[in-house]
Formats: sequence, C-alpha cells, structure tokens
Amino acid sequence: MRISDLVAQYINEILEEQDGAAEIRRNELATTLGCVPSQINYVITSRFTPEQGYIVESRRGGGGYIRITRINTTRSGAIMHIVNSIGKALDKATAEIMLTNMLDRGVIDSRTARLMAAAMGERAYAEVPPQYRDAVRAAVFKNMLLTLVE
Amino acid sequence: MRISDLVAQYINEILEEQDGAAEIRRNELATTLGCVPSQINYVITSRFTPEQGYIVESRRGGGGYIRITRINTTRSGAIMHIVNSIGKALDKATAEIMLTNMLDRGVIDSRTARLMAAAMGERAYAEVPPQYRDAVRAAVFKNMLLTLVE
DNA sequence: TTTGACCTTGACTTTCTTTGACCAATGCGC
DNA sequence: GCGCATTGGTCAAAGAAAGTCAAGGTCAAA
Repeated sequence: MRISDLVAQYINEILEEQDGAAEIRRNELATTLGCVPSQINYVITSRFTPEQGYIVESRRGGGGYIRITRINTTRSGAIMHIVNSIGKALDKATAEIMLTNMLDRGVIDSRTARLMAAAMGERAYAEVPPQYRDAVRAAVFKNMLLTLVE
Repeated sequence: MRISDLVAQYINEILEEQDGAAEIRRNELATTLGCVPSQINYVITSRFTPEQGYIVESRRGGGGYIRITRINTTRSGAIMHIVNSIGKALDKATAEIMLTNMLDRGVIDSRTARLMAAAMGERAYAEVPPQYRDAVRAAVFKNMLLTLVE
C-alpha cells in the first residue's frame, strides 16, 4: 500500500469519527505514519480538493494546525454539480449566468449572489496578467460555492 | 491553546463587557495569565491594530495602563473603515483577522464570513504567480465588502 | 520501451509565537 | 529639582509549526 493511501485513510478515519471535521498537526501525523511532512501536503492537495468537497484551512507557527472539513455532498447536489462543471477557467460572463441561474432556482439568495458577483468582477483581477484571470476566478468561485453547501 | 489566544480572548471579554473600551495593566495581566509582559504587546500589535478597528493608548510609570478602544461602531462605518485600510495588497492572514473581527462585532454574519473567507483562501490563488496574489485578494475583498454597504 | 501520471523525499522558506535583556517614561518622596 | 521605584515599550533571537519546490522514483498503458 502506498504511503499516500495511508495518509488519506487516516484523515478519512478522523473525518468519519468526528463527523466531517479533522484537525491534524502536520509534523505529528508525519511522524506517526512514518513519512516526511510534505507528504501530508501532497495528499491534501491531491485528494482533499474543493472538487472533492473539502475545505482546508491551516496555520503555521506555534500551535499550528491543518483543518480539513468535508462538505455534505448528498444534500446539496445542485451546488456540487456546479462546482464540478467548472473547469480550470471561468470568465465573468459565465460566472454571472451561473449566479443568475442559482438565484432563479432558489439555490442562493440575492445578497449572496451580489457578494459573489462582486468577487467575479473584472476590476478585481486588473492586477493579474490576463492569462491567469479566469483560472483564479474559477478557483475563487468554487471555494465560495463550497461554503454554501451544508 | 496558545497563550496569545488566551490574552486576546481576555481582552475581548473586557471589550464586550465594557462596550468597546478596555483598560488593563500589563504586568498584572501577564501575571494573571502566566506569561511574560511583552507577550501582551505582541498580542496587541498583532490583533488590536488600527486596521482592525482599535485605538491603543498607554502610559508608563506608577498607575500606568494600556487602554484599548474599539472604533467605528456603525455597520457601514466599520465596513468603510476596513475598505479604506486595505491598500494595494492583502494577505490571507490579515483578511481573516478582519473577517473575524467583523463577525465578532456583528458587522457581518457567519455565513457571509465563511463565504468571504473562502474567497480569500490561499488555495484559490494557487494558479496566480505569487507576486500578484495579494493584490488580487485585496481587490476581491474590497469589491465584496462594498456590496455590504447600503 | 517510452511516456506520462502519480508518488516520495528533503532542502529551503515563510509565518507565527514565545521569551528575555535592555530601554524609556512617570510620579512620588525628599 | 533629584533619584528611585514603578510601570510600559522595543527588539532580536530562538522555537514551533506549516508551505514550497524541484529532483527523482515507480508503474502501467501505449
């Protein structure tokens, strides 16, 4: 069995036990499982992504941690469907159409729509070289959508 | 739990009780919480800055004190204050502190905080070359905040 | 047998916290 | 006013995490 599988399994077990929320200490876990710390990062970035329904937060320094939260995908199929339909890139117009659709279908309310639209606006990305804009937009959009699932 | 969190929590409790104004004695508090005095300074400079909506005054010598006052008590005022305090760049940690503060002060609700935090996460900007990240984040954040002002 | 996707590792970086030595201001008793 | 006890301020070093990145390894499919 691959080490990465072990790490993933370990995290999944905690998520299972603690009802979708796991807080780990990177170095400690690495020691426990006998791998290098960065292995943990690898596993997280490859298997606990937004597409797969996870939110990851972390903090460095003394008392640092990595927190992984699993989103309940069964109850919010609509949103997860949208998350998965977004590829690597997302332009403003498409984002707006999606927001309008969600609003119409009652998936989100108008305040949320306005807030999210603001995060999609061209002006927000003026500093970024054009070639990256739609990629960031896609990532921001997905991350925001995930918080709406519950 | 980190000592710094304890200190911050202690100060926040006083602020809450006394409606936005806390006066402490540095050495006394350090003794009470079991830390070195300069820890208090650390917490204040990292969590009670003007950007975060606080004014800090102090006095040395006999009868000395540190007074922390929360500013901008109206919702729109608080939001505009924050918008104005954001420059060309904004890192994730600072954004999160701002969100936590707004949440604590009832300027935004927890859903909004979560949504905005998601748009600030490091993961959302992985595609962008590091040098642009904080600039985009600042722009996204400001745009979102402005939708909250009526 | 080449290729490409996925995995493993470790050196180096960045961020946040804790501590302590030394510095600066204030007020009080003389 | 002077000197000293009583505060708080500053800063740098050390410590405690987590993040990044690139180089190399593995393995199955083409």
